[in-house]
Amino acid sequence: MARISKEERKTTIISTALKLFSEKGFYITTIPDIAKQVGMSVGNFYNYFTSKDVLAKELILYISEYLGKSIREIYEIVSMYFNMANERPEMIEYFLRVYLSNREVFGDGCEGMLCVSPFVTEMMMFFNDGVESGELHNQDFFSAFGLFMGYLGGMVFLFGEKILPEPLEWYKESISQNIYNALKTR
Amino acid sequence: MARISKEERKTTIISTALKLFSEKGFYITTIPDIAKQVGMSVGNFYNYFTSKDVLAKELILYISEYLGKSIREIYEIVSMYFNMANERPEMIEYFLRVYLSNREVFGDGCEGMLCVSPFVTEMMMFFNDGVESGELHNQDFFSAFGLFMGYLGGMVFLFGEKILPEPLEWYKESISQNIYNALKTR
Amino acid sequence: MARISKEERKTTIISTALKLFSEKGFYITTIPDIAKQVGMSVGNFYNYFTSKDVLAKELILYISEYLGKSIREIYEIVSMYFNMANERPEMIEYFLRVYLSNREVFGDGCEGMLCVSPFVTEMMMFFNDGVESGELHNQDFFSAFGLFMGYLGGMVFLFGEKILPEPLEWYKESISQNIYNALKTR
Amino acid sequence: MARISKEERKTTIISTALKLFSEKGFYITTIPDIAKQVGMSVGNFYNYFTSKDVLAKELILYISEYLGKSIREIYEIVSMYFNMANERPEMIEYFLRVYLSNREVFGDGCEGMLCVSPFVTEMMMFFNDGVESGELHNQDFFSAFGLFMGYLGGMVFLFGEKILPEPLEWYKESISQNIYNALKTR
DNA sequence: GATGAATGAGCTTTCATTCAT
DNA sequence: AATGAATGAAAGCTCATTCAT
Repeated sequence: MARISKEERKTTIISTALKLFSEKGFYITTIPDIAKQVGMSVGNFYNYFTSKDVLAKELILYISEYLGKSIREIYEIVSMYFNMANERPEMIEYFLRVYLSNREVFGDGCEGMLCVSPFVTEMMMFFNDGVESGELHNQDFFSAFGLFMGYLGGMVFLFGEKILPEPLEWYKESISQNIYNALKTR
Repeated sequence: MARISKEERKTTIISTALKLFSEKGFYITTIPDIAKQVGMSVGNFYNYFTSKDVLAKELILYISEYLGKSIREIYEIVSMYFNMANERPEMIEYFLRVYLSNREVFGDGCEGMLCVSPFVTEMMMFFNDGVESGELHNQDFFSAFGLFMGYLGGMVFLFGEKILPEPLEWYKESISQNIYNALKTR
Repeated sequence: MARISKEERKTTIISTALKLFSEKGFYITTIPDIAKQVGMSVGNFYNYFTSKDVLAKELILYISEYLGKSIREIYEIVSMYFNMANERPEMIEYFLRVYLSNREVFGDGCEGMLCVSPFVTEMMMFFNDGVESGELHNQDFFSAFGLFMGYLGGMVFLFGEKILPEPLEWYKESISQNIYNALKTR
Repeated sequence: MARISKEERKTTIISTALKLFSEKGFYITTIPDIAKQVGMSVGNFYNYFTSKDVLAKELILYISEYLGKSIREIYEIVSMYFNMANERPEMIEYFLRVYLSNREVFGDGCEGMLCVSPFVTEMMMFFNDGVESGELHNQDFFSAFGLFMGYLGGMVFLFGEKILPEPLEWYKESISQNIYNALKTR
C-alpha cells in the first residue's frame, strides 16, 4: 500500500517549494513553511533534500526541462510562456525572481546558463532553423535571445504586478508580431 | 566641523547599499556589512533609516529618478542603459535582482510601479511623441514597455553572467535596430 | 538459515561501535553510522540495544573483561597493552577517550570502577603477589594502580598523536624499568 | 562606569565554560547553558567567540599557560597539580577529559601538543636540568613525560571518581617518591 | 549624533527514537 | 527480525534592532 514513491514525494516537495518561493521569495520561505505545506515533518524533509540550497538547484533544473520540451515557433513560445504564466505561474515567477536574483546559491554545478541549457538549446535550434530557411535575418544569437527572454519575462512581471489592464493572452498577437518584426528578414 | 550634512550621509548609505545589495543580494547583505563599508556604527545607521526595508524602498526611488532623467530616444536609451551597466552596474543590477525578486519588502507605499513612476513617465512621453510624429506605430503601451525593459535587462543579465562573447556596446546597434523594427510604423 | 545468533550479532555491533567511537568520538558517531557499518537498518539496531547509552555501557564491560584476562607481570602488561594499542587500538582509545570523558552517560549501574572491575581485580592480584613475594614494596594500591594506568595510557596517547619519534615497542624496556623501579623494594 | 572590559568578559566566559565542560562534558554543555550561567544572551556570546570550537581551543591555551608557569621540581609539580585539582578541579578535569577525548575539534592550529607547548617546555627544562646535574638518569624524554602526565592524571581521575580512600594530598609523598625512583640515577 | 555591546526570536540542520509495514 | 520513512525536540548560529553611555 506504499502508494507514494520516494520520487513522487520529491516532486511534491519541489512543486510546493516552487509555489512558496515564487509567492514569498527564497529567503522568506522557511523549511518549516515547506514541510508544513507538504504535510511532513521538518526532519523528514532532509531525507529528500540535504539542504535548502540543494532544493533550489533541483528546482531550476526541473523548470528548465519543463520549459525546453515544447518550444518550436515564436507564437508557440509566446503562447506556451503565457499559458504557463496562467496555469503554473510559479514556474516562470520562480525563474525570473528566484533564479535571477539569488544566483549566489547556485554556485556549484549550476554556474550561469548551465542549468538552463535544455531551454537554451531549443532556442538555438529555433533560430538556426529560422535563419537557415531565410525567414529570420542572420543576427547575433544573443541579441535575439535577450529579446525573447527579456520581453516575455517583462510582460509576465507587469502582469504579476497587476499593471497590465488586459489579461496576458490579450497581448500575444502584438508581442509575437513585435518579435517577428524584430527578427525577420527585411 | 559638521561638514557632512544629514542628506549627504544618507546618499552615501544608499550608494553603498546599492553596491552591496546588487553584489551579494538583499538578504545576504547585513546592516553591519553596510555600516562597516560606510564607516559608521550600526547604531548610527538607524538614525538615517528606521529599518532595512525602508532603506530598500528609498533605493528604488533613487534609481528610478536617476534613470528617468535622460531618456529621450531609443538609441539614447540603449546607450544610457549600457553606460550605466558599465559605470554604475549596481543600479541596473539592483533593479533587476533586488527589486524584481524581493517585492515582498516593498509592500507599503511602493506597490507595483508606484516607486518606479518617474522612469515610466519618461518612457510614456517617448512613446507618445513617437506615435504622434507617426514614426512609431500606435500599439499598446505595455507591449512596448515590456519589450524595452525586458530586452535591455536581459542583455545586461547575460553580460553579467559573462555569457556574451562581446562587450555590451557591441550589441547596441542591433538591439536598437530590433527595437526600432519592432515598434516602427511599417 | 538463521546462522547468526542474536548474541553474535550483538558482538558485531559492539565491535563496530568500539571502532567508530574511538575513531570519531561518542557524540560524533551516530546510530545510523553504526547501523550502516554493521550492515543493518537503524530500526533493527534497537532490537539489540535499547539506547545509545545502553550500548556504551555494554562496551565498557566488554573491554574490561578483554583486558583483565591476561595480566600477570609488568612486562607482560606493558607488552599486552601496547600490542593491543597496535592491533586493537580502538579498545584502549575507547577506554581513554570515550569512557573517561563521557562518564556522564554511565550514570546508572556503572558508577566509578564498577564496570571496570575485572581488570582491576587482576591488577590487585598482581600487586598482592608481588608484595607477598617481597619483590614489590608494600605501598598503597592506588598509588601503584595510577602509575600503571596513567603511564601506559599517556604513552599510547602520545603515540596516537604521532609525537613519539619511535614506535611504541621501542619504549617497552624503559617503561617497564621505570615502573619496576618505582614499585620494587629498595 | 564601563567597569567590565571585553577581555574580562572573555575570561568570565572561559572560566564558566571550563567549569561546565568538565562537569557535564563538551557535547552535553550547550551554548545557552554557558550564556545563562554567565548571565548574558546567546547572541552576545558570539560577539566574544565565533563558535563553540573556537571557545574550546582558547580554553586549552588558557589552561596550558596556567599550568606552565610554575613547574620546577617534582614535588612542586605534584603539589601544584593536586592543589589545582582541589581548588580549580575543572582545569585538570578539562585537560584530561575534554581535550584528550575531543581532539577532533582542535584540528586547526591546535594539532597535537602545539597548544600545550608552554607546559611541555617547562617539563623539558626540568628534565634537562635534572639530567645535567646528574640527578636524573638520562632517559628518553617521552618515557619520562608520559610517566608524569599519565600518573598524575590517573590519580586525579581516581580521586574524581571517589575511588581513592584518602584525599589526594595523602598520596603526594608516595607518588613523588615513585616518580623520583623511576627517574633518578641509580 | 555616535557607539557597539546586548538582545532574542527565529532560522537551518541534526539525530535518537518510533512505528507501520 | 528487519526495514527506513517519519517524528520532533533541541542544537548551533545569525542578524535586525535597541539602548545605555
